[in-house]
Amino acid sequence: MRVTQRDIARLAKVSQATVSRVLSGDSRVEQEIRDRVLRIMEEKNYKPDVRAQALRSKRAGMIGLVIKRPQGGISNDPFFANLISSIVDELSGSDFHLCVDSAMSDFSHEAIYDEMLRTRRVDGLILVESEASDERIIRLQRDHFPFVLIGNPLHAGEVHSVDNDNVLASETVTRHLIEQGYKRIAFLGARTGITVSDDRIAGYQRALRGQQADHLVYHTDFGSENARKAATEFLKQPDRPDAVVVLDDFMALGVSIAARELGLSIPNDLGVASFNDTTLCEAVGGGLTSVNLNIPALVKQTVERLIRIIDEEDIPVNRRLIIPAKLSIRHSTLREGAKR
Amino acid sequence: MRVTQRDIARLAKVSQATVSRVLSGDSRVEQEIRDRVLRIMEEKNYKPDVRAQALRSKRAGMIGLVIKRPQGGISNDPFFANLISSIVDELSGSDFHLCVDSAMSDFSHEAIYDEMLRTRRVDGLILVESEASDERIIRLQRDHFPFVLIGNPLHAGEVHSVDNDNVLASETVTRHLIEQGYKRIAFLGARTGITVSDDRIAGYQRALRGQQADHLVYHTDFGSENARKAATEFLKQPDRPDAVVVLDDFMALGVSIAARELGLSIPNDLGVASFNDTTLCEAVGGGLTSVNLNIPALVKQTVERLIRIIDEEDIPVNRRLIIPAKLSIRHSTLREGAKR
DNA sequence: TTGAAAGCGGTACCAC
DNA sequence: GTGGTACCGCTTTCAA
Repeated sequence: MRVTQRDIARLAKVSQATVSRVLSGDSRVEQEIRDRVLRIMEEKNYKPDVRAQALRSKRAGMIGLVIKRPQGGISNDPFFANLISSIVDELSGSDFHLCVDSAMSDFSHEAIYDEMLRTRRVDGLILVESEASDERIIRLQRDHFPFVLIGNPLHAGEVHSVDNDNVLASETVTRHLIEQGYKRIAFLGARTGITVSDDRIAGYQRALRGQQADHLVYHTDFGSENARKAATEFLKQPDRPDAVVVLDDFMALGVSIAARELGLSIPNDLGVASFNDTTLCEAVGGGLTSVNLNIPALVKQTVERLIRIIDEEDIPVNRRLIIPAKLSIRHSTLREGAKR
Repeated sequence: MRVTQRDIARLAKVSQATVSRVLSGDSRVEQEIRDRVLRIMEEKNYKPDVRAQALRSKRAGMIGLVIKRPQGGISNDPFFANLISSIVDELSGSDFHLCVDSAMSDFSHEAIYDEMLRTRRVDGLILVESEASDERIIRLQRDHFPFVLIGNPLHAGEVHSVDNDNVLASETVTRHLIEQGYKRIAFLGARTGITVSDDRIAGYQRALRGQQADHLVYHTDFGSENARKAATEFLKQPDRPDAVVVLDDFMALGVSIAARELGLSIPNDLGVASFNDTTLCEAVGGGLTSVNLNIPALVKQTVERLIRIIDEEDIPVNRRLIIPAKLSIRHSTLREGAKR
């Protein structure tokens, strides 16, 4: 059987309430008693039962993260590894732990929110919505469940969110391609409705205004393989683009494979730039130019804010936080003989 | 305030015990009453509090995973993303959730085991020990905490473990390099004591027996950057190896960067093969030959076994399970004009 | 300062 | 079949 406070109390010849006080660091406990209790706890290897603590104190000490998988497959995107380990790292200072679940469909996504929050398994949620799924967000709002969104909520203002300025970042990276002398720059994004994709397309278009007549926006699904197929299509065309901004590194990997298969060399025949700046960027070809989103900073803000909300501390008026991104320029966009 | 069983009971004009029975699907409840109770639950959006359930039923519904980070840094290794999402996927069928924590030092590692298990936050642990840390394992054993190790325990037999046959896999990949005509094959591993590294070195040596006089084993720390440095060293030597088996993909990435920096082309000047078969393998150069460990299968077995142990079902006699690995051959070892 | 006792929201046994 | 009730291990009044 487990050691409980009762056991400790009996052995220390004090009441169980006193043991509880010692545990919570109540200053009213006499030093001598405190020492004795602590010694016995140590001796008996006592640790409080978090479930009982949670039940009493209305605090699970858990934060939930639901990752959305592409249908059937497991996400190989190193971006998630980054995100998860950043969160775990950030949490390791606090007294919260991370509970990770996954969902394939939107339906199960919602079910999982329910299971996690309404059953009180977690005290709050970190949402990484690629889609503007107002449905669920509104519901979480209405029920006053603490949550912070990493990304761009359609109806900002109300929702706590931490994000990059994707429009700006995309504009910057597109400008970089223009400066490198690329003349026919395309964008490969996800389907319309995925806010992160929409935002980046907007930035791409802003950069091209007055610079390039055609706006070559292609849509496909997430994942390296989908991107490879899509890229193969548009790279086969006679008036193919000579550079492409890709929604994320994982998709850019697919684009670079397509280029290789078609005998196009990067960066001379095709410039490639993308977002996330994951480990993949060092691996692809001689290096892939990518926008570094500064995940650690992003996660830090997200976690800090979420914990404040959970603790019901007063929250900054500004519910939307923007973390600056930085362009990591590598080989894939450094065209030989480019204008300086 | 939250809706509790008491509230439901009151509204349904039954006892709280009956509500509990309905919830647990007790067949003795009259159909009419069951329907009424269920309807009111639905109406009131009732979900049982998992903390209370856990407290009573001695079951947290949580499995813990502690990932070990290299000092200071965050793991970018896509291998972990794979592992975590596989576990989450596997768990999504069961009624367990995953709690992820991280630890930097061995000390904090142990502290986290304590916090997770002794506080009853989780019902069992998945260990991914790179090191033969008998200390902690023995302790978990002694206290009868349910856990399954992914990897090779030093003192097998007692410990439940799921693993690949790393010796065999390494032998296979080394043989493949020999067949491709490489004459001076090296191994880049981690420091001695990391069982996975030791096993793979053993396999490498077994393959070379009678084939190559020198056994060129180099040791360095995990991570792409450490591997890059180490590889740069030994690739600068006059009698440098013409192929290298690397402990994992992430380190192989470092090796390939080193090769590029030194102007060595892969696979002609240098053959490179590694383990894990992560996304990186498609990205590095024209493709990186790697041993596919079949993580999903490995995780499936691990999770199934762990849950059996937690449920105290009778456990198969054989405590060590070996999942077959498969060599994914790619460009990095396909030497032009190799003997067939 | 310390102890007794009332719950937190469930489960499960026992009696009817 | 159903209700009463003890109890899981802890926190937190309320008295003493």
